[in-house]
Amino acid sequence: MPPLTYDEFRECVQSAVQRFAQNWLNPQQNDAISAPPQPPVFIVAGPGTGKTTVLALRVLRHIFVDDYPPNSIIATTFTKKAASELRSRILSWGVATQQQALTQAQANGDQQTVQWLQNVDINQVQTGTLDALAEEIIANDRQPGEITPTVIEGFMARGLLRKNVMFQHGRHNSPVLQEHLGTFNRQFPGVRSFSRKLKVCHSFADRVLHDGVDLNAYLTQGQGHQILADIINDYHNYLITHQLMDFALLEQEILDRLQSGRLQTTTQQLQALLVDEFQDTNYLQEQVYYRLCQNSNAALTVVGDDDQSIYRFRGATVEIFANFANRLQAALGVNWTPYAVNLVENYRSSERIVEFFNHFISSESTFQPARVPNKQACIASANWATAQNQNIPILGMFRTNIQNLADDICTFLHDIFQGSGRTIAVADGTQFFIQRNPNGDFGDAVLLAGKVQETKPDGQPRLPSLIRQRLMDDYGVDVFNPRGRDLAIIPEVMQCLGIMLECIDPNATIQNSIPRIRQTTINTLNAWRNAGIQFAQSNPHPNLPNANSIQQFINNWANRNAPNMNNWPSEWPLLELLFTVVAWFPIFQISPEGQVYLETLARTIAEASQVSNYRSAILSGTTYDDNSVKDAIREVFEPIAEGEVEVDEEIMPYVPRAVFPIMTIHQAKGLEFPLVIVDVGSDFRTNHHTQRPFRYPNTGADVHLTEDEVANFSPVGQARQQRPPLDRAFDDIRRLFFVAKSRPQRILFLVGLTSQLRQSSPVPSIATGDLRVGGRIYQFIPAPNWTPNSPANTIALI
DNA sequence: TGCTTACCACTTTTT
DNA sequence: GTGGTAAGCA
Repeated sequence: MPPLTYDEFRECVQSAVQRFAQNWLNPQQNDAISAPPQPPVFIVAGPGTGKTTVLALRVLRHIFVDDYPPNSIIATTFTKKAASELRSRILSWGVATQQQALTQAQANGDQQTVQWLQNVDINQVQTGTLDALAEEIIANDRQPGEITPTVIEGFMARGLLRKNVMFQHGRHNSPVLQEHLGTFNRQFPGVRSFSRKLKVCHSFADRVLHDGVDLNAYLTQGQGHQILADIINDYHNYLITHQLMDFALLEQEILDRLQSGRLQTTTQQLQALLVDEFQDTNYLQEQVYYRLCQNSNAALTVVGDDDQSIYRFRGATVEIFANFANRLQAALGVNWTPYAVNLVENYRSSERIVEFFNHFISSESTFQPARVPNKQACIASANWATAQNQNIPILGMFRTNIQNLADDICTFLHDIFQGSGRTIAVADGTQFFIQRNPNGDFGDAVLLAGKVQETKPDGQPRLPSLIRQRLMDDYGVDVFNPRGRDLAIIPEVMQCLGIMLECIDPNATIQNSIPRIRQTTINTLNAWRNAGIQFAQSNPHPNLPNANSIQQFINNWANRNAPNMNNWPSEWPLLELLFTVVAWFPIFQISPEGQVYLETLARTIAEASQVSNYRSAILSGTTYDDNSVKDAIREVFEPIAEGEVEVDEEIMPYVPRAVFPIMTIHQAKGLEFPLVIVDVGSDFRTNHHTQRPFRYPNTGADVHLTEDEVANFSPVGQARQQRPPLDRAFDDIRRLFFVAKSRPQRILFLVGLTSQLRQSSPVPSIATGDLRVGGRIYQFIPAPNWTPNSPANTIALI
């Protein structure tokens, strides 16, 4: 006897959760949740169709209707952000539902159900990215005497590959290897430089595991193949023998253990597995999921949207999603037909926006074979239409140069969020008035772009940089774009690191004794030192309660002299030094970007301490003093100086509403904003061939060539090769901008340069609406008073 | 319109 | 380092 019937469960949720009180789910959503645990449920969910809602409720259904203990349920998502979103919904709705059910059972005097409900701990549902869960599962699976490997991230992994693998047997300058890598890495700068070669080899190592490549077969193909395979094998062996794993190895380890019948603590209790963003699953992950089910008989639910598959570079294989039914049967050897559900009702966007992104994804005829068969278009929710929202047209702003574009975007934002609103006149005479929500602020808007770097390689500013300047200078508004600038050139970061360097190694004595450190790195370190010294000379106000001046602080460090202590400590953690120095920089506490930078510095030190001989501490009074400083410079300062450390803004639980966010389309996946500005080509001044890969390719990119390189040795190779590399290159751009264009709730605003709109030979660009054959799918209709450089807007209508 | 030549602008995206 | 675009000229 189940604790609740499905109908009772549904009534409880409706009574407990305000948003479901009046509107229960639409029939398709309801189907997806009411479907019994078997057969597996396959949910194809377009943008804004409530897939997180469905996933969260299906988890709760498993608990309350199927009587699965919460800790027997695993729900994985693709990003940490999505994981925390899913978790918070499961918890808040779950606890409320539990309370409601409890109240009812008590009123009915149903003691058995009361007791059952009291024992349910929703908090034990396991949610997270597959990698995060994998780490936990492995840690829990530890056998006596076994060491749990440490998971390392990008720059650390590349460092090990460089030091311990690439320099062996002259691989770093092997012409054979170079030539071989060049066959599938054609794009500039190819594989000429060593750092580039290193990146290519590292991503190939991931590729090998993600695609399940048979290296032994691959290496027989030629001399270059052999060297590359040796590198990959050596790299993986190095990690394994040193109890280290990168993400790919971690997933491989999970699969290996599942295949050998281990991980029984997990598989014995597992009853339900729910996978979000299944379209971005790679082959290795797919095998992990199927194995988990096979070893546990768990109920499987997968959710995704092939049109939003944008992680090919991570091995994502959309065919895994599209062919779910067949692949599942083949893998599990059962004759299941999954229960398929299509979610098409879009609750996010205005009718016009839904129409627009539907058109964008469905009007390219050569793209249709890449989609799930009979893919259904989204339909704007009827709720939206009755809510008296303005159906604002898609807006476009195109200018002859990026400075004007940035200026006019900022004026537009200012009018809406700081002024009294903005009237948009459309060619047919109608007018629309745009103003902020009653409590609206810049955080209601976002700029989405393929990349958010603020400067080009030659130092010229890109759109985000000009917007940052203009918003700050004219309107006093901060931008949140922590990934836009290299950590090594943020003034406060430079000053802070410079002071730290002067503390641990005054006058760069030790730094200069480090062998084989690159001259550019030394220059950067010295630039930091100068910045730090200058900052100290400006005699900034000390924020420390009992602090001396910063100058004195540096001097004390330089002499290893502690006025308030008897002795200078024999071991001073670098992390502690960082947090002391930071007190002179309010930006690291006040500004959201500053907080991210600080967190990134701290993380770099913490990670380095895992591999450093001195655990990122500065020793004093030992024969290893200098070595500990050397180690710190090599493991912490050098990677930052070389731009290898990437900021991770995940640590920001929320971005303050008064700042204007700029983010990559990848980061925006799963998010929604009232106003979304999409950069469809602020870089595309001319029809330059080197920009084609980002707007209108004429050949497959490196990632597509790499897929083909291993296709014959990978179980997913054939499936991908259904479409040639060029088709896949086009598909990727279309999907990326489909994601971007489906983010807004009310206003979609495309921005770019007039070169894309001009009469004669406009710069071709998928994002701007070009088709592979037959011109452009949108008409850009100028507003009545539009001139290329006027602050008025062109209006893009379908 | 056709030819020549100078000058670009590229090395994303993330667990 | 490349190789195509766009401008300039006839």
